[in-house]
Amino acid sequence: MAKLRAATTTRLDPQADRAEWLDTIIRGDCIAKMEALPAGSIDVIFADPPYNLQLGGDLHRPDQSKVDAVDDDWDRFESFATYDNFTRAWLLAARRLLKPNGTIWVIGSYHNIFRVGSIVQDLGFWLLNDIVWRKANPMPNFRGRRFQNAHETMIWASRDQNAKAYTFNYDAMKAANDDLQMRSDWLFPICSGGERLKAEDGRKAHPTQKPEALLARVLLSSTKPGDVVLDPFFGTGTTGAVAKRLGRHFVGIEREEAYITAAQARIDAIEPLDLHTLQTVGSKRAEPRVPFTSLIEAGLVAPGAELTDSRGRWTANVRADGTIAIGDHAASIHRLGAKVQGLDACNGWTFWHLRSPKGLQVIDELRQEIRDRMALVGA
Amino acid sequence: MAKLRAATTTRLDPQADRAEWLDTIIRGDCIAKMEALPAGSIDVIFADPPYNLQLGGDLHRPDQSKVDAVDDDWDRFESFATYDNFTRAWLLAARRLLKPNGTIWVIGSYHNIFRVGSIVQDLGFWLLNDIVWRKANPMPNFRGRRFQNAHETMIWASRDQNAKAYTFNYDAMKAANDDLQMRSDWLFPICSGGERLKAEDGRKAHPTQKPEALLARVLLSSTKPGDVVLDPFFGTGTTGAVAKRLGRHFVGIEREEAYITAAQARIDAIEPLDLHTLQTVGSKRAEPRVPFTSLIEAGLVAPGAELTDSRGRWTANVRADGTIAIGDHAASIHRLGAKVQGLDACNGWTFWHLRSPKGLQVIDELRQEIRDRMALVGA
DNA sequence: ACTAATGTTGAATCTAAAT
DNA sequence: CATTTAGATTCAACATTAG
Repeated sequence: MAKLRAATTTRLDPQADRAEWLDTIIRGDCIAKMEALPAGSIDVIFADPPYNLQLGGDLHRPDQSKVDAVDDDWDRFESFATYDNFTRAWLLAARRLLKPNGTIWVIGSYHNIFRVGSIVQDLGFWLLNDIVWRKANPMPNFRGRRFQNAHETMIWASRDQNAKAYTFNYDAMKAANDDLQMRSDWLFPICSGGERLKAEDGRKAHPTQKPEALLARVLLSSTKPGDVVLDPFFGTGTTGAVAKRLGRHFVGIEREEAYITAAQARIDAIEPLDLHTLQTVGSKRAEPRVPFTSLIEAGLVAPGAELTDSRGRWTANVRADGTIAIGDHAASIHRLGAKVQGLDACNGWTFWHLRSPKGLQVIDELRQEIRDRMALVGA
Repeated sequence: MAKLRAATTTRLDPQADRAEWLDTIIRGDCIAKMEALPAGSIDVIFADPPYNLQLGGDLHRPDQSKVDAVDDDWDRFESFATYDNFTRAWLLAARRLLKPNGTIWVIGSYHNIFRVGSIVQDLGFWLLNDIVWRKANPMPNFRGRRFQNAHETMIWASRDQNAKAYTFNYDAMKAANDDLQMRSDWLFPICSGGERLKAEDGRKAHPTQKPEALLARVLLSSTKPGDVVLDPFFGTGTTGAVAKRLGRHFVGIEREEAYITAAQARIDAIEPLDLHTLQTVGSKRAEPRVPFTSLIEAGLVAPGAELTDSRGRWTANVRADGTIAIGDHAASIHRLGAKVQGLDACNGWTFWHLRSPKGLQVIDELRQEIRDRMALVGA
């Protein structure tokens, strides 16, 4: 508490009370604790607030195992209005803490991000980008009633419309992206394996731990070494861990003692990188998956076109939805290839051919054509 | 106007006034014209509302009157409120038009999508997915002060939270995507080249023409052939062109005569795909139910026969009434399958097998045999 | 000590028809 | 309306166990 009392006044020299709260985790409600910190003292805020998931009953996988849902108390709100009020309050407190050229990041899903984004705009922040985190390994949709929810959204905003001198390390981002501008869609795996913190009972320490790679790109793009990064929903401290490793200062606010304990131990074990190493952080792209529909969409295969195998034993028709059919039996290129041969599996890409002026052309070549085009535009 | 007057009443037989407005472009303000169409007459709405918010000196109100440069808080708040009111009004009119199991798509960028999404939720729609359109060839960021804005966001929502029977062609999407669930991030090139409509002066006919491939996936995923698709911001008619090609009906609403002229010519030139090409892979849910007793009645399974699971761990006896039993415990194929495994649920069709000369045969194959016979006699 | 097979899990607004 | 029953539904990463 002594620490906090010192921080409640803004008249102190920022350097003088630095040691009081810098690189610490403050326990308590984030709104009250943010109000106790000096105005204009933070360079960048990263916030991962509750998503207000509004889950119904239990969900089971096809093998009947139960999905471990996020049903924690901190994610329960009575109504949209309640959630909006909460969001407005913490965003207002956060804005007060930002330096004039500070920026804020907020991550969310479709459950909450539209409300967050609207309130961010209403409070006078200025949107710079919305960033899509494409999950390399998202949870499937188990009931087949929607598209697989394979991404989350981050909002990046400056404190004011006229704040033009915010930090954006354009060249570092471009260099890290094969000398192409860093796009607004980022591909990262979810946090799992050794990176995922475990409680003593072996279960996950926090239900929604974010991957360090995501935070690393956030901080490398929008902060400079020595900057102060605040995370008002600190959880198990991914923001603090990455900030420390990258030579940035952090401040965390968290209510739950168990999360704080885990976060502190995690951060204590972090060894900061030397400045030289900080210069470069690469990103790799995997060979992109190309759905068969892309060939239709790109005009390389027309709906209604005929596909045959290499020896012309079977002929199938391409349908508008990207399936192919023999008679009334429609399936994917793989399933139908397996079906006609009486096999369990078949690589449709190498099995099916398209008649062209220069003879039969395996559709795998058309897929390569798509990949070449994608590589050209840096997708 | 005569057309519209007929459409203002909901008492008419839907078939009778179909020809009046179906597959036409209605000229006028979308809110007024939507209010003149019969309630509950639309299966799917695709909306590409104006994004032109906060674009420096080029800010326009929804009525297209120009707003002076935004340079203070009051003015900015005023413009958000204006946009919100407009958004609420057209979404309300749109919701009235939807059938109970209808769904709506709205596309936008970070300038407007958060406001749209919040209002969609506030009006009682239920979010199903947010879909990210990743642009294969987005415009670069010229000043190097932000990430390249490489995506747009679509919201997909049902009319009500409890509307569970909306159309989602899960199996077709999966088959078209290499037999993997279709994700929420879609990759398409922007509309350019030959697909991009040109005005007589050679310049683009519409500033934000969407690619047909994007609309094709939207309609193939969430509509059935013959469905009615409304686009209240029709522009140069991408929605109508794709709907016609895919055997769906369209209704377009558009204010600008120049756009309507271009759209009508474009749509007139579209040749619909034949029905065969439009058929999609069948979903299991849509197949007729077959009671287990039908297998006994058809002689495919004899009363007293033994069923086992694939690994022979459990054996049950078939009873004449269509239940199966282990000892004295008789139940349906599903209940008993769940019971022996200690689970809440089980698909008995894929769990139980019958011993046959060529080894174990899953009873789901026998069900397929019944379905094939039913199809033969047109049942 | 390897490889192969099997099991576990992740921010999830996750069914449909018959009674 | 609510309740019951049928029966449809998963991908990638990682960990663990079996061979």
